[in-house]
Amino acid sequence: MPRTEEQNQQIRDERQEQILQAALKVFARRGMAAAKISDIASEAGLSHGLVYHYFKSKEEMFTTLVKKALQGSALVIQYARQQAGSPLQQLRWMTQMILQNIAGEGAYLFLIMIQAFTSDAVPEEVKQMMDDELAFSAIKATLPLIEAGQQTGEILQDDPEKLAVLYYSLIQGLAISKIQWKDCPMPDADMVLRVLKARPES
Amino acid sequence: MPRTEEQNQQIRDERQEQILQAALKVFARRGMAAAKISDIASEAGLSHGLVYHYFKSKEEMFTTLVKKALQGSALVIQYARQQAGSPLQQLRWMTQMILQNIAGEGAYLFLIMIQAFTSDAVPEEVKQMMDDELAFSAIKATLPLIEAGQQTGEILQDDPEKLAVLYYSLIQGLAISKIQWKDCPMPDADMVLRVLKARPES
DNA sequence: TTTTTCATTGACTTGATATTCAATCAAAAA
DNA sequence: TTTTTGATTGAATATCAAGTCAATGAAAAA
Repeated sequence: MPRTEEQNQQIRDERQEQILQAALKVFARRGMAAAKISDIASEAGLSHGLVYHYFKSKEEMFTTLVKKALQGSALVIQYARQQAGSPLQQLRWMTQMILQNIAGEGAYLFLIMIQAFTSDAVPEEVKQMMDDELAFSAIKATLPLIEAGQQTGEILQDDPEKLAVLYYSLIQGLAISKIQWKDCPMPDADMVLRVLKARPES
Repeated sequence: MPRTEEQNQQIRDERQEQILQAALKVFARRGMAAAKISDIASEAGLSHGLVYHYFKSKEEMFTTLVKKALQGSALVIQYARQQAGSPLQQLRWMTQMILQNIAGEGAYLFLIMIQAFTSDAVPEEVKQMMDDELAFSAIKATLPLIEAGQQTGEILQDDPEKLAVLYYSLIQGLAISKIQWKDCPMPDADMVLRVLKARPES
C-alpha cells in the first residue's frame, strides 16, 4: 500500500529540518515579527500550507530555534570544562569554538538569541525562558572557569561577573559585526581573551 | 484670533519630540516591524491620529531616529579628536562618554542602530544609509585615532581595522547586555580599552 | 461672546498576512 | 492498474494594524 511508517518518518524529519533552517535565516534577517510565513516557505522551497503541517504557528518555530540555541551554548561550555589544561586554556578552546561558529552559519543563531533577549515582540514562552535561570546560564556557567583562572593568576583579579559580562558582550558584538559586515576582519581567540587575561602577551 | 504662528511652532516642536522619544522606546523594545503606531501613541500619551499629523509613516519615524543616532555617534568621535592628550587619552575620553550614554537612555539608540544594521525589515532609506559610507563611518573615523596610538606605541600593533571592529563589537555588545540585564555590572573605560592597549596595566 | 485657526481625536477604510481546510498528488503494495 | 495513505497544495477566511479624514476642541484676539 502506501509508504511505510519509517519512510514517512524520514520525510517528516527532513522537511522539519528544512523548514527550521529556512526559518532561522528569515527570522535572523527580518526578526520574528516581520518574518512572513510565506518568506519562510519560499526560502525552504515549499508551500506555506506545509509549514503549518509541521509547526503549529510562527511562534512555535521561533521558540524551537531559541531552545536549540540555548542547548548549543550550554553544550559548548560543558565541553570546555571537560577539556584538558588550565582554566585559561579551556576558555581559549571555548572561544575558538565560538569564533569558528560565528564565522559560519552560527552567527544566525546568535541573532536569534539577541532578539530573544532584547525584544518584547517574542512568544511568551521565550520570555519565560529568558527570565528563568536559563537566561544567564551562559554567564553563570562561565563564572567557575573565570574564578579558577583567577586562582591560577591567569585571569584578571576583578569581579568575575563583570568579566563574564565583558566577555559575552564582546562575543555577541562580534556576531553582530559579522552579520552587518560580511567580510569584517575577525580577531582570534587570544585577541578576545585580552579582556580577561591578567597579562596579555604582546 | 487664534494662536500666533510662534506658539503653534512651539507646540509642534514639543509634540514631535514627545512622539520621537516614545517611538525610540517602542522601536527599541519591539523592533520596527512589531512596533504598533498605537503603542507609540499611548506611550506618548496621545491619539494615533496625531502621530500621523507629525509623521508621514512609521518608516519616517524610524528613519528620523536612525539619522539622529548616526549624527550622535559622528559627534562623539569628532569631539574625541578635539580633546587634549595622547590618542589613547582621546580614546579613553570617547569610551567614557559612550559608557555613560549606555548607562542611561542612550542604550535605546544603540538598539535602533543594531536593528538598522542587521535587519532587512527596515525602510529602504535606512538600508541605503547603511550601505553608503555612513555605515562604517564610526569605524572609519576611529581608524586615525588607532593608527596614531600605534605610532606612539600605546596601542597594539595589529590591523587597525580589526582593532576597530573589536572595539565597536565590545561597545555594541555592552549596550545589548545593559538592555537584557538592567543591573549588569558594567566595566569602566580602561577595562574596555584593554582590547586595544599595547600593555594594559592589569 | 464670537470667530478663526489649528491641534487633536477616533471611527472607518484598506491592505496584508496568519491560519485553516478541503482537494490533490505521489509512492508503494497488491 | 488500482488502492490506500499521508504528504502537499493553495483558495478561502479571519484578524489585525496602518493610514485617512471628517468632526471636535481649545486658545486667543476682536
